Amino acid sequence: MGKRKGSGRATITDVAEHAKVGAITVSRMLRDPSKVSDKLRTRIEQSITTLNYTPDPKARALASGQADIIGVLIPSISNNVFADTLRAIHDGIKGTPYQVLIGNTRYDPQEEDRLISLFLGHRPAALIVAGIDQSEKSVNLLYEAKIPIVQIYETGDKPIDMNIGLSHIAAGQAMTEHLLEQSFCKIGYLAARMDPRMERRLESYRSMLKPLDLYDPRRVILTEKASSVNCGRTLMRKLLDNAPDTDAVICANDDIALGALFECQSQGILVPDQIGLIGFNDFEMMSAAYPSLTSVRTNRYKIGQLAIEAIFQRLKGETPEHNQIDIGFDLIQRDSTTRK
Amino acid sequence: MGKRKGSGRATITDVAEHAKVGAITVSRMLRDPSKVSDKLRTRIEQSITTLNYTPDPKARALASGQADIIGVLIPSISNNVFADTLRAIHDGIKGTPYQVLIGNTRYDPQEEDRLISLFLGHRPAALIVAGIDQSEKSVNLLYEAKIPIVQIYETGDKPIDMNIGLSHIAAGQAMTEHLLEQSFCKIGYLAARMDPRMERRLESYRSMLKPLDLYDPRRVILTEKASSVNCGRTLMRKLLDNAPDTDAVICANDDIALGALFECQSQGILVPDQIGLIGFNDFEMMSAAYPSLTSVRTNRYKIGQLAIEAIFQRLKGETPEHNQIDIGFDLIQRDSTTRK
DNA sequence: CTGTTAGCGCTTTCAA
DNA sequence: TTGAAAGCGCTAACAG
Repeated sequence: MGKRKGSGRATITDVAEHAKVGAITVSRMLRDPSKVSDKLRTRIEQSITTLNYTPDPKARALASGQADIIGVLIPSISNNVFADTLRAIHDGIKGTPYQVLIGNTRYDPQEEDRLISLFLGHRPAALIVAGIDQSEKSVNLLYEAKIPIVQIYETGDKPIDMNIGLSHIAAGQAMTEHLLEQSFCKIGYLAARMDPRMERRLESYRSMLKPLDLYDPRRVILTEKASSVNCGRTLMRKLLDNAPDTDAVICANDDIALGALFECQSQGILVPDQIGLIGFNDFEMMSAAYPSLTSVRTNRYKIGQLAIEAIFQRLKGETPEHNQIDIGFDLIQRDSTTRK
Repeated sequence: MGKRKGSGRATITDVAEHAKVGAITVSRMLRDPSKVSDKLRTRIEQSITTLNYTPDPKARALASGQADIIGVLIPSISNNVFADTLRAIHDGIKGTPYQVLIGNTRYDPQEEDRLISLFLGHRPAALIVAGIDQSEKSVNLLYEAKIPIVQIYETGDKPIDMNIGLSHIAAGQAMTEHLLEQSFCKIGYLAARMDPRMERRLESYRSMLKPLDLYDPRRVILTEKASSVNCGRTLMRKLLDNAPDTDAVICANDDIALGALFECQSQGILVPDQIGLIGFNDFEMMSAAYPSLTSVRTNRYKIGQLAIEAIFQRLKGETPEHNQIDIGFDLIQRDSTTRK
């Protein structure tokens, strides 16, 4: 017979014995104090503090079949876009028994597959995944898991379960349209390592300019490198070399836009008089820059917030009104695209 | 009698029955395939794939008493300082069975206490906490947990267990010294919501300037608001109102330094000719800015990396050579403090 | 409102 | 090398 050592810490049974009640009564009190009489409740509370008892979440999860873990799969941890959403998710679960388990797919579809099956092994209460481009294999696994799944950042045709984001195709159009409206017409595009959402914005730009005969491949500068402000400077320099007559630039994100601005400053090029600049995401710094930088505001915090809300609704057994939410975006016009 | 439904997914027993072996044999194979004969191994492997079995980590953790969770407590998720460390930690555990559980203390000592006891309830394999200012209650809990604990970002006198970081007192001195060496003498200080490390850098600045009779409280502008680039602009504006003769500014971090630069640009103040600027952390954008911004490079990724390495050593039963590592810092001089 | 019993899925111990 | 039994800490189910 297998005598085991145990963790050394107080267990629910220890508390029960100390308080001279059944273990289940302690369990009940922990989850819903109103289900236990006042007398026992105070006795149990005392035993808990004297024994310094803390419940073991994994034992609870195993017994109840309900894990208190919400998995989140994102392509990057240090990118502010995802960090803002993570913050919202953490804010949303504050005060609940849930814990967030973060997986970093590093923009790698294979790693995404691996993490999805790894995470499902934890039997999480729900899963949040970035984007809508999961592999067929993963999509099947997610279906079968029969837990709330939220795909975020981008809206798509067929959500696995729920979907909260925005149309990056529409965003790409809005950016291009804005520049055209401001009478820019030699419009370039700078982008670093692409994720599917960036690709779709770029595609929008192309398909808007081509019919107008304004598309010029010389003005599109791409790199495989990770996005950064320095990268923005380099890309801008290349663009100015390639096509010095460019009069406006769409940047795949705000870091690149900031770098582009610095490059213009260092070359004595006036923004917006000589070159208009627009970024994407509207990080806080965009409004502080001088000149202030136009960008497309994407409410990344709200995406996380709505995702958690939807999950909690489903966890409570309710069905959210919509299984897909397009939170839209706002093009915030600032000095960098406003010609006097 | 209590018939339970179960999770619906394949269990180790299902696999065992399917392969006509004992459950423990499956368990052994999963953890160390060499302990099982080739014949049974292939049979079990087949059963696993046909049943689509994935082990349940919490059942394993419960039975073995060893959790595969590493807890990380940081004050903010969206701040790049912490995000870089998180990335290192995630990189470090890649390929291991460990999972990272992140707790967001929101710069709140009470929340830190709450999360420490909550996390210890999970019986994590190890815990990483930011800073060295945990409450006495928490310090005791961490001691008693008898797991590897790493305090990061700052070096202190008495590590609870292990400690990896740098001296922010020394960093504050280095920043002040640098400006003095560059013949700045009317040196201001801008800081947003303070954490203990910022406070210590500020204290260093004060205690260096006072004996030289260069300290002027008019030049110290603080705010309770969260740090941001816009905040940097506001603080800089106030400083210029308060003490227009200021000739250099230490910024509590890089965001504020960037904001200060933009404010100078908007007021037509030349950096570094009229005002020198130095930041802290050396985010990537500092080198891209125009003029490039001097900053103190703190290797936040390395902190996370070393923390995870130390933890794995301890988990393997080894004792790391040092229980405290000062990774130091580098003051990177750039144009913003280099007078021609 | 409270307790008894069985069992969640896995691993340890002991035995073959 | 393999397996049977026991139990990790908790809770669902069924009683009282």
